[in-house]
Amino acid sequence: MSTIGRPRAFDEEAVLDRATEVFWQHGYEGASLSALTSAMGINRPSLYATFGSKEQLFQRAFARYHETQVTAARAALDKPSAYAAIEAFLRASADGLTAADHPAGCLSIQGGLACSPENAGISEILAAGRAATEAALAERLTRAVDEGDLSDDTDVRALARFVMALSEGHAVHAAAGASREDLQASVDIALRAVGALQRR
Amino acid sequence: MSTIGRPRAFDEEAVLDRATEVFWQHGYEGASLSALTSAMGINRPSLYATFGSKEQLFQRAFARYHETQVTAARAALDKPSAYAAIEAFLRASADGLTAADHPAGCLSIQGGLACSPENAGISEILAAGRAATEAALAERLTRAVDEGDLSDDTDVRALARFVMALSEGHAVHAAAGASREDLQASVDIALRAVGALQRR
DNA sequence: ACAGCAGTCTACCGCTCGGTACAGAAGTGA
DNA sequence: TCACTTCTGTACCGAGCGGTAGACTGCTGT
Repeated sequence: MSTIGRPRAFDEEAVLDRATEVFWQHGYEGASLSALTSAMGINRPSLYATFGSKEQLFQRAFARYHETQVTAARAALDKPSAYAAIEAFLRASADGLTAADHPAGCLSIQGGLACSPENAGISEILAAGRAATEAALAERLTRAVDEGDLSDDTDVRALARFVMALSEGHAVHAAAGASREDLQASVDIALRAVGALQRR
Repeated sequence: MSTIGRPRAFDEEAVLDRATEVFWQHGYEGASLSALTSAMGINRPSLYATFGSKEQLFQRAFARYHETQVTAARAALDKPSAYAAIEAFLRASADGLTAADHPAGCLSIQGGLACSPENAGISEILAAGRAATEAALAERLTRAVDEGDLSDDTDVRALARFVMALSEGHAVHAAAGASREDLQASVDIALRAVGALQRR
């Protein structure tokens, strides 16, 4: 298929990554179109022709972010035991939240926990993403119960929620400037709880 | 002192509470002046004459919120043992985050984790408030170490951060609709970690 | 009674927001 | 070469933002 007409002067995924960073730092509502286009190095009509609207751009950015995040999380969940899976999840999360190659914290949290009423959909998209991660975690823990790795009376939903909540709290801390070591020390403590469960 | 001139037609603290709820639900930037004045039952000039600006109104709202929150937290920290203090803190936090008489979640989180660059000060104010709570927690735990209630090698800063992070994660969950019972079940798990520390 | 003060109300300010019309530029196919 | 298609750039749109001017209202002190 030949491309007829004037070719694009930018790479779609590259500018999407730049947009993601702006959303990540300032949230959906805090990221103005001027800030976005400036960071992306394109102008408004190009943005609208390529992505449709600010909201659709955000959805693309979040989908991409979540996909890579879930990939990393999936790797953690493949560990052989529930304890190892949770540890890997929390350690990778703490690392990712404080990595130097992107903004601190987590787009799922920074993006728009609270929004003006007309952007309530953004909060819901983010919440759905977090819920999906939590569900994947719960599924892994259910398997651990089935395999006898966790005792039968383990409250799997609560454990998954605990791990997610801690990870989200770490995201809040990371956005406020906490270091990797700060978060990992907190993970150390959390793992005592998980260890206590496993020894049953 | 006599009040000369026309008297106010509203109670300052009452309308401040209404404003707090709007900020709590929609965040600083998501709360428009129209939404605020409508909820407060006053009009713009009255708001500006009384509170100065949107930002000052937010600061008043947050100060009031934080004061009452800290009062509740202080009560938890007065418990005789570190374990009891942490448990009371997390239980009260979970209750408060899901109480029916105000919006779900926590103003310190909902208010504006991410902001547009010109409102970066809001994020900082909120972060400072959370840091103050964490510091109070750390201070209480330091005392517990001094009293032999926690072992000497306890990482007090990490433990305080762990508790705060979990509480903040619960705030995220509460804002997304988690119930009191959901959060308390997560607290149950967290307390195993604290118990493991205390048994040393 | 009435002057003077402080609060209220309507209507507006400049500005930025997300989004777009339209002209020109950069390619393709004949 | 030139019609055709598609992207780029400027300049703009209506709407809503935070904030305010100025007329009006209700109360107090003399």
